[in-house]
Amino acid sequence: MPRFADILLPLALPSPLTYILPPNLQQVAVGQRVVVPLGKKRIYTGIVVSIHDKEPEPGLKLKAVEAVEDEKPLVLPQQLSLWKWMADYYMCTLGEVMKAALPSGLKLESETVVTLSDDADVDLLEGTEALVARTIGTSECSLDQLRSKLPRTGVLSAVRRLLDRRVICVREALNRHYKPRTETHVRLAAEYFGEERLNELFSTLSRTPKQEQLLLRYLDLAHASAALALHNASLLKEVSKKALLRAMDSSEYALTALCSKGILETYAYEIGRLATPQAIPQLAGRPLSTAQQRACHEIDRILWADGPQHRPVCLLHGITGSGKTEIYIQLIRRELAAGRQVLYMLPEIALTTQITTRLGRVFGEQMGVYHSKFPDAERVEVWRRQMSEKPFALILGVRSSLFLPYRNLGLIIVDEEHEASYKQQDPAPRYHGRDAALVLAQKCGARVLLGTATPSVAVYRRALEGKYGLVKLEERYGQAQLPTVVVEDVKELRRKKLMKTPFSPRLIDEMRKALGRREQIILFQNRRGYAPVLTCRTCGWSPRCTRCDVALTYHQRDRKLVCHYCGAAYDVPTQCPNCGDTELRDVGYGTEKIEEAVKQLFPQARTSRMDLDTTRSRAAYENIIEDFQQGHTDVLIGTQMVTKGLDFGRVSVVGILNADQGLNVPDFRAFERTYQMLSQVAGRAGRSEAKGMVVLQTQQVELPLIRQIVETDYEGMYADQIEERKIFRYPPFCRIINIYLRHRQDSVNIAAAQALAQMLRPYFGANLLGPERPVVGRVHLFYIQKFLLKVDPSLLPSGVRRTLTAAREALLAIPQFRNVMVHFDVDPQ
DNA sequence: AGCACGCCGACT
DNA sequence: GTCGGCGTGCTC
Repeated sequence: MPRFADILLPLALPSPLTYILPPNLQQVAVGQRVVVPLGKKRIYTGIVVSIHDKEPEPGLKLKAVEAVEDEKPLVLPQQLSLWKWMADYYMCTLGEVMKAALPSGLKLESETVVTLSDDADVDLLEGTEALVARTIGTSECSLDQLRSKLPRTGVLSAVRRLLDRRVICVREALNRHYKPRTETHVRLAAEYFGEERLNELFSTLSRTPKQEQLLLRYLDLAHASAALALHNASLLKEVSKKALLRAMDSSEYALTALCSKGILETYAYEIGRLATPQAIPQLAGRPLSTAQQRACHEIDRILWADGPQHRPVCLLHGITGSGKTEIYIQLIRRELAAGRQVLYMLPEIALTTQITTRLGRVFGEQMGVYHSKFPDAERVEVWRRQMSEKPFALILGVRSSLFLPYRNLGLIIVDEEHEASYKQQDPAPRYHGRDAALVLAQKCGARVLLGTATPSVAVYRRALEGKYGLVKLEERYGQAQLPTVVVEDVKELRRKKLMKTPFSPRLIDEMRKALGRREQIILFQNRRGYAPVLTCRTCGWSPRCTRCDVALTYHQRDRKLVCHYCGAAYDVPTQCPNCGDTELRDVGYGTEKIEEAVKQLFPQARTSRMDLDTTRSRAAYENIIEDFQQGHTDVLIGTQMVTKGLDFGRVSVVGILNADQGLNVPDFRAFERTYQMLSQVAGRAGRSEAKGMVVLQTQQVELPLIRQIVETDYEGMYADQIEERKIFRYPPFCRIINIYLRHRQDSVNIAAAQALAQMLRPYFGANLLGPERPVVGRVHLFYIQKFLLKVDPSLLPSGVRRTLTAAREALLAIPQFRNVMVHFDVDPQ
């Protein structure tokens, strides 16, 4: 009876491909990795997603599975289930999810490798052919390597000619680039194992004291006496060459001599790449405050106890500096003690050495760290370790760590739940780390703790509705107090000509005092978005869309104000409708300019800048943080980056230079974002005994949001926002799906967008906004058109997705539109 | 995503 | 004449 296997490949194919399962491979299980051919010559490793007897469509020539790659499955059933949910919900292919889920070291593809024939005479060759042959040399070489080593044309044709003349051979081979890391170890040659043999040996070594000493030292390190006593060579401990030589404090010569005599031998011993932190119990944390204990207890009751309060998901709403991490540590401890695994998720930017060191001290070797910036080989090792008998009980990781295999997941902590960076932008799958974590937890029967000082409106609503448990922590830990926030009216100061720098006199004064006390300062300049936004110089008014209640973006090219949500275009007003001033201009202070201004005012201050430009590499980012923490920097100037949960003890002044800037972006979440960002940055001040000071500069003192930030009035902000979103029908009162079309020709793209609009309009009516050209209208030579779809909660999500995919298919079936690329972004951030 | 197949410019 | 450019379509 023929059996088939559906194999998932890490490609954007519409579905897994069916292969014949040859008789000798009938034992394979779902989740296992197999080697399959694809197309004319390629070879891939794919994942078995089902095994069945269904005859394929007639006329389809099936290929056979070539081999099984690992002994045991690499992927667990609940992982496949999560992948399927993700592909379905975020409207992408399963292959795209697989691509994101597996570290590349586990996704093997073939590459063409060339070798010289045995009888090849390289000396007879000339020109490029000779060059190619010499580059290949004695071992094999992949075609890609060859091309990169010889950056000149004609390499491929030379290869072809050499192949015709049988000078070289080619074959397809899987690129097993992952190599386990090894260390040179030393052991006693087998024939000398035994007390008598050793005694004989030592008698011959009496005249070479160095060698004698070295051998003694080796036997000591290997615990040889115990092994000898039991006549069991396998009891010998591993001894690394490095450790042996270090113990001897001598040169390698004696070792080389012993090895050449065949007494000792060296061999490659496989070691892991993963750093194992040492648990330091005495440094493992501060005692919990009463408030923290109470919060812990409440979370415990909500997540684990039976009863009316029980919820599988809980929101921990704790103000900045309230010590959420200590609560997490407490909960993790309990989960680990109960024998369950914990995933602690953080936004990429917040996963710093600061937090890994802190948790490493507590959990030591039970903890694994998973970061997309780590080398791929390390990620492969973490994955393998999680599938082994002794997996990490705690994973500290970024968004992608939810793809790791968990056999026994009990709790997921999503820290800084409100962070928009939890949403993957490009490429597919465009998934939200927090939302996917909620689904993963459901599949594993695990609990979820969402933690933040500034919950996202969507999550807070679910908590208020009783769908999630809600625990509050409203006081700072220890002696620390919330900082005093002083609002500076930039509008007024400008009028009085007191704003000669980007800093108000009060801020300059506070900075001077802080520098005098050798305290630190953070200056926050938010520079979101590229397109300049128009603002009235006098009153701070910005033009907004009448239908969408979002700020309009000024388009220099066509001199129009455009709403990026509905596509409406407005003429630029010649004067401010609010105060009549004729000067409308964009506000233009970047972090660099700010740093310059600081240096002019305080030439002696040591400044440092933290933004995308200065933190390209992970090391640069860590260095800036480290320098600031060590007190090598007095003033840190940065963008959003400085808001991400960093814990600096000596910061006494925080300056928010332009609180309004974030409000003028074309986004219905602008107020929510600004509240979150400013509260977080304000929270960096006064984290130890000394009370901190925040100077908040704004042009809109009268804005309720400003008062809400000053008073830490999250509820007030939430109430305002939820009211507005209800009126304008934005999430959480609907779901949003963005639709993007891309094509090389603008006219074709626009026509395709019109056609798609015609297909979808009957279903969605006015809830389909667009098409319009987005801010960045052309990327990589492709023109872009965009729709925004407001999905009414009464609609069945699966039905909506089916309608959308059907419309895409219908569009691509029209000959002139078959090359238009259409993708969906579900729940865009 | 590759990689083949297929149709047009710039070299011997 | 051919070598090679990249547009388009398929991969069980």
